[in-house]
Amino acid sequence: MRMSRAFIPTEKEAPKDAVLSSHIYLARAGFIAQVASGLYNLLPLGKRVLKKIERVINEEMEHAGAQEVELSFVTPAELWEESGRIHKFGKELLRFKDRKENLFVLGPTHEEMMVNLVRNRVSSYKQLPLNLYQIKTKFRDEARPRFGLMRAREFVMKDGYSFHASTEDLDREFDAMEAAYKRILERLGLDFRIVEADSGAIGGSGSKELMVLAESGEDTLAVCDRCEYGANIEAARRSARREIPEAPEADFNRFETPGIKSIADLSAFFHVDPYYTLKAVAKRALYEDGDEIVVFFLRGSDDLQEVKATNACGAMELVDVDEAELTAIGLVPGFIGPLDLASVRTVFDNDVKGAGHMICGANEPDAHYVGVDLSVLPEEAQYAELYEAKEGDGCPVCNGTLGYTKGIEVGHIFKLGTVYSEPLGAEFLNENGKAEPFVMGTYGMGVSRLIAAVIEQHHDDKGCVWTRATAPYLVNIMVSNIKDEAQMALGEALYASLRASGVETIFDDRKERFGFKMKDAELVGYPLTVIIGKELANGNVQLFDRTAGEKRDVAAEEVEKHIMEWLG
RNA sequence: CGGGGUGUAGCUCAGUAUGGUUAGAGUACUUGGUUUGGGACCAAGGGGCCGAAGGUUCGAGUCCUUUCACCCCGACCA
Repeated sequence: MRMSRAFIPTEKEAPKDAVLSSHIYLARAGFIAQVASGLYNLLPLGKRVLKKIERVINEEMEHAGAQEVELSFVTPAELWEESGRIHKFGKELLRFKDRKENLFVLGPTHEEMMVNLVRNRVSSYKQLPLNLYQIKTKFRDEARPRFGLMRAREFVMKDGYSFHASTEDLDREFDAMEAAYKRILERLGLDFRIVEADSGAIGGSGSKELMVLAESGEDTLAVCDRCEYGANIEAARRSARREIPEAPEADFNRFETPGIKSIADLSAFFHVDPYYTLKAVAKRALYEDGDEIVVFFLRGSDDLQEVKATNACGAMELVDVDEAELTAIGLVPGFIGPLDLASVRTVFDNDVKGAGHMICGANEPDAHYVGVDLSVLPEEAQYAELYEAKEGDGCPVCNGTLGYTKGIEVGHIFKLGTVYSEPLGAEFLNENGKAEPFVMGTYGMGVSRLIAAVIEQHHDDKGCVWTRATAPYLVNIMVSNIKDEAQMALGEALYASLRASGVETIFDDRKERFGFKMKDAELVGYPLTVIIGKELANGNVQLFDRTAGEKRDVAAEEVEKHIMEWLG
């Protein structure tokens, strides 16, 4: 491409609403342009990057035996009624009616559509397994789109779905997909981590997220400093405590504790490690039909992980409650304990099962019990994992230590089982001629988000630094002064030659000054820029490596050889 | 959805507390000239329904009401 003819509108100033580096540079360098909240146009450079990422995905999917399809973007609302998700998805689903008043939604993900495609077309175990995927625009009417391509309403996603006759076969495919996803991210040149994750509202198990490590990531990850273990904070586990604080010696007793409401105050009041205090966290659990207040109990040294808590009580979501609401049902805020508790649903963290020497609220104002043995709790008490793993906790798989890091979720794979095939009645006949629902897996990857993730991880104060697999053009031939005939002649010759060799090349033949073109080259982030300038008088040109940020002189007649070596 | 903020030239922003010539700057763009290795300089230009609607006033970018859009914090996010 000749830059004099290219549509690459670079800007000196960032759009005022851009906060993230990737958003700023992608906008300034002319890759994207905002249209409305969460909606972006991809300009020629952006489209090229997208296609390069898509190509890597397609190659790896082909290699893994998956087949590409393309399902319609507009999907009939009836399918969403059938699966029940039209209610669960809520306002994120953009709905509209056609001229015949039929209701449709813009696809935010395509489980229903894919199941619908396969059911009744695949009817025998002999036709399984099957792995179908697409790379397609999705639309989710996000409550708050932000960060440019990172959280847009309209975005491009690769979504794949596999169909199996058994969970064993699903497990095999899941591992194969994990390996394929790993290869894709490696090829794109990203530093990432595969972590355990919550499977979310969609249901299922064996959930893993692919996280590109970046400070600006929206997800917090707990990762081990010794082994491969990593998990989204929502699902992170820890080993048993290495050191148990010395237990306080006290017989069961009731104490007046005026105004002592927080764990910190309680711990100070009794000179006891918070480990031996019982924390009560009350939330209102919202279900599909109705809601209730639930009290979660865990050690004072732990914090409640809301996603775990939500799953533990089977709620759609948990919301905060105020003191008046608690008082109204007979709870005493600040002094809630498990003994003689008013009739309210409770869930206990596994770690307090049978715990002794505990201090907990007495369910009356200004009083606590000490020396409580929680093995007195009734048999039917509900226990679940409620704690949030903290930095410094022990790794659950080795004896390393967990630390926090931030990640950008670019992929999510999980085992669906029959959660869609069953309600949608998608069945096949097994070897015994008996009908069974398909066992399914789903594999998503945010393609447009990956564009942003690459830059979030690869940029400097001058602009984008594309990896080789993602760069819109690999080589930029920059002629410093287009009025210099020798410079221009070499530029033209080199451009023609590289193009003939199939190298993705852009030719900066604009009537601009050296500094202007260099700033542009750095902002856009071409991996290699060939500078044909004043050094040509001495028989030299320069190769500017964007990643290293260094220029080196090479003989003009050998420049192509050097470029080919650089390309590898 | 709760709280806060901003809408003036393609872009980044002054001007709005206290209403008053013809609405400004930088940048970008056009033309001419000088420059030519780190976003050049000089000169001359083009470009605005001051987000929209209504109102107050002799007079509104500025005051009042309504509304729309966009952004930030939070909630939410297969």
